[in-house]
Amino acid sequence: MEYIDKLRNSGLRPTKQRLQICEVLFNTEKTFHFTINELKKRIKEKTHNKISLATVYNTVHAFEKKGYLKQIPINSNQTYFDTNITDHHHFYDLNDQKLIDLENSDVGPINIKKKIDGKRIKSVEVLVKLED
Amino acid sequence: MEYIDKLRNSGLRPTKQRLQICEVLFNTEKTFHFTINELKKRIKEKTHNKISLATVYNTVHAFEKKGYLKQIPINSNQTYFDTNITDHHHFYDLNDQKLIDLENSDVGPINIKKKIDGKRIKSVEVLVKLED
DNA sequence: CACTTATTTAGAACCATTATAAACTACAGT
DNA sequence: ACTGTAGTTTATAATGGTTCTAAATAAGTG
Ligand SMILES: [Mn+2]
Ligand SMILES: [Mn+2]
Ligand SMILES: [Zn+2]
Ligand SMILES: [Zn+2]
Repeated sequence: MEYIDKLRNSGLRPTKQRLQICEVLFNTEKTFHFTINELKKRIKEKTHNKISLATVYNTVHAFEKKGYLKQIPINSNQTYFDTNITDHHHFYDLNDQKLIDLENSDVGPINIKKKIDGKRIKSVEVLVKLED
Repeated sequence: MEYIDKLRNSGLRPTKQRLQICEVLFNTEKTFHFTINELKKRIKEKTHNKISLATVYNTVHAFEKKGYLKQIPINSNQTYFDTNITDHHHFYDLNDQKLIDLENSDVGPINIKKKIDGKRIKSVEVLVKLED
């Protein structure tokens, strides 16, 4: 019910597939980071239901456009998404290839002194690479 | 001569191809950001000599491993490299898809308060996204 | 129910990157 | 200078994540 409204209010039809993806993405205690393939696996595990790869891509991109998901800038052959859409930062563990959230309070204020004419700042993201 | 020593000291044989790539990458006033395909184009323009795509990839990865190039973490279908290997940060212009350097002094000190057991910080990189 | 439009889907296409393996080259040892 | 070996280059194929296509299905509207 909750997700039906969320989708309707976003101009997205509340299909069976989208509702199942909402359950996996948003019906959790903690936020998390994922790739498309990891999400596809989670969907199958949690819902015992196969959603086509194209639909997973379509839905994730639709949710990203609506602001329900964020992409994480990182060097990887796969795109990483985040269900934590608050302003925050990341550790990236180079050995385990795992992302860990860094709250704004863990980083302190960042004051960008340089200005570019005619452009405004949309986001400021910090990536802290870790190794053993 | 300069580059021959640089390569020899790194355990890389100073081949014709590697020396030409060194000229394009390092014999410039300013540092710059590039993708593999942009670099391949620059090589052909500057040296009037075709180097195979595989060699461009091989060489860029060899130079990255030796610390002569850095990869820039960014969400793009292509990998971006940087000839500026100092610690620094980036603006990313979402409209023009262009990278602009942000010196450390433009950002101020970043104090990461959170610690992860058994891991140490290898790098701290800030990405500031810009829009019109 | 009838109709329109959105969505899902399997599969193909795309394209950056990596792997392969044969030809070539640098270079150390003789 | 010749030889042998390991390193390098190269064209080309393979890989794999992502996007595209177009036909089938489902949702919303009256
Ligand atoms: Mn996207
Ligand atoms: Mn690399
Ligand atoms: Zn996060
Ligand atoms: Zn830079």
